Amino acid sequence: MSTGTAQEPRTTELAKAYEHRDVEGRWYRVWMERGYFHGDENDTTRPPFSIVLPPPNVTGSLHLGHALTATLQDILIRWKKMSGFNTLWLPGTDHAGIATQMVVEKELVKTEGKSRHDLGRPEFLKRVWAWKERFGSRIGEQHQALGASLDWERERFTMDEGLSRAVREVFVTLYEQGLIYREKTLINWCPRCHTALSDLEVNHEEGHKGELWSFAYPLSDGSGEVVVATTRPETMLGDTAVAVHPDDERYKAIVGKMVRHPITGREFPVIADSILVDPAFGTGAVKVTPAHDFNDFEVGKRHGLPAITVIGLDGKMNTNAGPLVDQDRFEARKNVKKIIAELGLDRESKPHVLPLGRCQRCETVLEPMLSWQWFVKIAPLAQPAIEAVEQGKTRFIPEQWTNTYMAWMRNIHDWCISRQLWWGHQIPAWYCPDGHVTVAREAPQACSTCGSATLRQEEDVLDTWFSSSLWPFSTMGWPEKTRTLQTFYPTSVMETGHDIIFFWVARMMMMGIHFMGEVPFRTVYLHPMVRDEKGQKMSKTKGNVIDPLVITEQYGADALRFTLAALTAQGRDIKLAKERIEGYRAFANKLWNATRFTLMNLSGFTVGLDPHKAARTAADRWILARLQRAVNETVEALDGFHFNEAANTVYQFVWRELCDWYIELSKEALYGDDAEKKIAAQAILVHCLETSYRLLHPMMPFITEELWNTLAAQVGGRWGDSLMTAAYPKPGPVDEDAERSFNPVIGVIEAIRNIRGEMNVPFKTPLADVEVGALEQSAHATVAQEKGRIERLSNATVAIVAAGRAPTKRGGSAVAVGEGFELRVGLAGAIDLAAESARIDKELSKVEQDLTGIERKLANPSFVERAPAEVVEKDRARSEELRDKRRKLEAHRAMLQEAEGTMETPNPAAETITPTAQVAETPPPEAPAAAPDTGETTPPQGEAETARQPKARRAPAKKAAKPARKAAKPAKKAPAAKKAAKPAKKVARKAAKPARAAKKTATRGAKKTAARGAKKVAKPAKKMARKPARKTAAKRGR
RNA sequence: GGGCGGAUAGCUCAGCGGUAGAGCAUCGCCCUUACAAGGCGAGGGUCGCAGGUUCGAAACCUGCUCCGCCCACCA
Repeated sequence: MSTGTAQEPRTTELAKAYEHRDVEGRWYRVWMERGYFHGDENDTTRPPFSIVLPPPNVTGSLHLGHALTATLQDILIRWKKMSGFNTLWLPGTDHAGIATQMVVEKELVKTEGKSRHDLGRPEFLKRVWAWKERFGSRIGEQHQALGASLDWERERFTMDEGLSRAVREVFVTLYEQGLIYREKTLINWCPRCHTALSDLEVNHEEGHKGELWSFAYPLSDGSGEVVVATTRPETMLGDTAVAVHPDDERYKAIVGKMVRHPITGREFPVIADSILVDPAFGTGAVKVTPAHDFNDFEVGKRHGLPAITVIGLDGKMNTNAGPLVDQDRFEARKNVKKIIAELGLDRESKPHVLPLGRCQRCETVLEPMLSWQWFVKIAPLAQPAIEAVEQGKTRFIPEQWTNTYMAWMRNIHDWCISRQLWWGHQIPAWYCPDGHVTVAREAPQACSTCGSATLRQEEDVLDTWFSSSLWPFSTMGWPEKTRTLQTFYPTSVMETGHDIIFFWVARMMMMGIHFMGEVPFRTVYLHPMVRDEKGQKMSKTKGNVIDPLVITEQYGADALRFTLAALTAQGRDIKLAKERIEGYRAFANKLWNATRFTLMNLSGFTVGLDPHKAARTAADRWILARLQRAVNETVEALDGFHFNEAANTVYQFVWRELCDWYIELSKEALYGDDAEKKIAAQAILVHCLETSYRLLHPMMPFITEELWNTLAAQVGGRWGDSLMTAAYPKPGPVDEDAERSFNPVIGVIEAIRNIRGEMNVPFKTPLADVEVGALEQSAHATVAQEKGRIERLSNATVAIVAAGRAPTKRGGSAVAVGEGFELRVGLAGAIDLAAESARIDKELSKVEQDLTGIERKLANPSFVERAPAEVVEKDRARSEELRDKRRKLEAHRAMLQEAEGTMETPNPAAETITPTAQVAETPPPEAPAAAPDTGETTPPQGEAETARQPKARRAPAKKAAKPARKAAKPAKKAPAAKKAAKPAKKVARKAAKPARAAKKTATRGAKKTAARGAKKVAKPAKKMARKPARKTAAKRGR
């Protein structure tokens, strides 16, 4: 963290590399001091946009899942704020009942060797509060390090006074409405945590390998026995019936008879129950233990059977278990089997796979336990919550979660809300000595039934999720009718992990609708889980938790945030690898250096110049168009919660287009004498950067704020107080013509670079003889205009032939045929005919391949008939283009073959090739090596042969080896039906460089533009078709 | 037992009817005065398997195989 005091940012020259430690940390305080984080409940001019932060456990510390939550929400909040919304992002923490209590208990044992019982409830609670005070602030610090623009003035805690009041209000109201009741019934009990749990807190272990053990109950009348099976033998001590199916002929005779318990001696009946018993399973007879099995409990109710509890709350057998009293339930299991075996009543044992309920927190096998508990009657609350989603009042993103939510809501059981813990909201119910219950908002003076003044408050506390379920409105001051509620409820977005859709989201829906009469949020965006590199969920128990602060310190908060955003695609979990973060840290550095470059080239900068009006060159107009497209796509992506697309769009623009292309292109103007072009380039650079900062700010708040201010100061003016309050770039029409018309320039530069690479001519060696031709009128004009830039970026001297004319044919040249141009690079003596031959061949085979596919399609009458006209038209044009390209390439190849032929027998015709004089004049660095080559032996026949020629040419051996290696491949592929048609040789050489290069750079604009001719017509159509749909969908929800 | 995801380049993942993409890794060439946390170029894919729909399928449908997750009171 920096100690800087940056009220005013530095305006000195930027450091050579971006150091996040020097920048982050300064800005957060500035933002906070200026009150930017505050949501204004009295603002009626701007539309509200609110999010409540899912409250982390107060004693916990943030992991990467939290960092993701904070990042995505901050992106939304900052974006909306910049887009003119009155934003509120409300922070807080959760008391996390059982989790916190256990942490403190453990600590207590460790440090003082005491249990909570040793301290007593009041003292223990004091300790928990102290713990909370000590560690609670950690969460805040972590969020601040991440740059989260949370409104700290409104920070809440689920057990603070206001929220506790809300909890009591809700409890009492629901009680009064008959929606909360107390009942002695079977619940899931954790013998270790010593508390009841809700259904959701039960983890079902799948496929637990258990045992199905059967034994016989002797009939009391001595007429025989009935064999039953169980996976939990110890529960037989609490059996109060044996059930059979009423239609089961085998047992008809014994229904109504009594059996005698072989251990306790109790007698109980054989009953008939068609719901419980599946005659096909096991023996068709079932032992019934109403006090320890959910099914049996129902049977007990149906048949009026007694429920005998044999296992105590601590998991040990109680006095009802006769001889097994005080034994642990698992020990008792063994002993019951032993005793029964000794009695000769055991019958069978076989392995049995069964689901096993375990405590979510401590993994202990749960015990169904009969006890008094408080419940929320859920059906009346669930129904409206179902309807709200059906009616689209709240929608889920990704949509698939709607089903999950619905399925759960429709099968929901009553919610057990009482917990036998100390840490939490103590249930506002009081008992008088007569056992009457008084439920009240504040401690009552007397029993509401009998008036007794002797009252004892219910000791149980509420499930921690009870208070969380009120979070969207309790944090805004409910039950008071506050301005905050009025302005910011319902919240705009609930953004959280899908793991708590039931625990939290569903319950907030129910409570919000019930108490506010309105859904708590319009959109639920459920983000993926962050997993470790192995794909495992990060959890404290697994020990694979990564502290975001460690990452932040190492790579910077911006890098972490951007990485998380870039990886947040809908529908898949995030496996976070360090390399990814490193990559995006490099991106931050790139942005830094792009700014640094600009700052170094601002002399003569003209303040107030409109970049669009100033634009002088095709390159200028191109980058401005690309910028606008990036803006459009980013906004659209954010609008649809496609964080990865937003991140990637900006990344591609800044790095690939602005830095790799425009900055390089702009050097021509910046270093040149044309003042007009120079100030235009400066204005455009500044404009692109400034816009990029704004685009990027929600994702990378620190570095963008720093650079924005630095650049503003350097260009002689302030753009505003802070980037945080600047306006987000607005979508608008894209100058597609500007995008398109620049493509030949990019194509030409890439083609030259490609030839350099393939021919092994280093960049520093100038190419003196480059000709560009076959340009149509408009392309010709552009290329001519951009000649200087082309030359700079390819380090070549370029001649442009008249529009429509091909470059002159000349030997000793490499040739590239791109979309809309043809290029010849004279390599003088440096030409490696074998390499060039191979290169052309490779290209030709690619053309051939593409052509074959397209022609086959076009030859198919049903395609021509049934495919959309534009698709057919596109393919026709493409086909034409490919044929043209093939023609040109073949011509070039013929020439190469001729040249190679001449090598075999040097003849006068060789003069048409590079004159030797030229070789002498402009020898590329390695050219001399080529000279002795001439007149070698071995007459190559075709170019393939040539390629394989191992002759010791100047061309390194590997070059020759390459095609050979590739040639091996087709053998593998040949079987593939689709490709079988082509000559194997051609299949082998697939890569067509210019095509590839053009595709790559033609940059996304070109792709998306319905360009003339064969260019990307289809793709844009697809994209357009998809995106607007998404957009409207997104809008509907608001 | 129900349900939901996933399977695409060596790795991590986008794309989800119309010419297979990114980042990282790999290979080659460059310390070109913004950036070596860099630049330029290249290689690399029967888009899990089998059927089907379609003029056209990585994408849609059916089945299957493997992963992962959620829900579930069959003794």
